[in-house]
Amino acid sequence: MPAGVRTLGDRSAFPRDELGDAADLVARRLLGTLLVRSEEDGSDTVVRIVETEAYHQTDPASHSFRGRTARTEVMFGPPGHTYVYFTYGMHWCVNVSCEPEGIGAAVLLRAGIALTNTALVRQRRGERARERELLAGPARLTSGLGLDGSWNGVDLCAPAAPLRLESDGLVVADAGVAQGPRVGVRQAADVPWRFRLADVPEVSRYSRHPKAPPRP
DNA sequence: CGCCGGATGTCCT
DNA sequence: GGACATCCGGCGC
Repeated sequence: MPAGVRTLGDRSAFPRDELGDAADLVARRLLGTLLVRSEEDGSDTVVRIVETEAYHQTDPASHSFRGRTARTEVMFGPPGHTYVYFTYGMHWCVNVSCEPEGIGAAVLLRAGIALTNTALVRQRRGERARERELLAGPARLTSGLGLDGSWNGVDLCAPAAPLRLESDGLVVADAGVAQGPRVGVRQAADVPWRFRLADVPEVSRYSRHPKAPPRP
């Protein structure tokens, strides 16, 4: 198992300027960083991000592709804010806005590993959930952290935010990163904008959209 | 492990 | 009316 991935060092706020770049760069950069939720009892639920996907404004698979709407407003705002959307009638997914203000782009957080409050995460996900799948998938991640639409627009770089990005100094080398096509998208199905930690089993399994065109 | 169908709200054509 | 950045349980191998 990759050293350090399941342990936790001293935490500090994640710098906003590292989120202002192109979405694929930010998606790569967010691997190994921490998503922290302040719980009502004062504790922190800390999750190591192990899988991400980039969505650019000129990307037909992106919600921002058809322009600025009420739903996608946060994607066009300043970097480092949550874009939380509802899908398939029952699931929430959380993104981190990136690229400069005025450009609609974000990184979908697809999977993580809980480093603290694991019992609480398991309780939210259901006791039947398998260990490897606790936060392996974008809707499982929000479910385990108790996130929904009310968390849209949160500034993840504000030190006192109830949901925030942090770093504990873990450095993910390029050799430890696997890159490939995104999961379940019909448009731009072969663009390699999904990033994950290689050799970490707690990620979603790749599935191609059933109606995506055949691979070139 | 893989494939399949159902659940179920919002957005876009 | 159809698609959708999904998950789960059931069934077959």
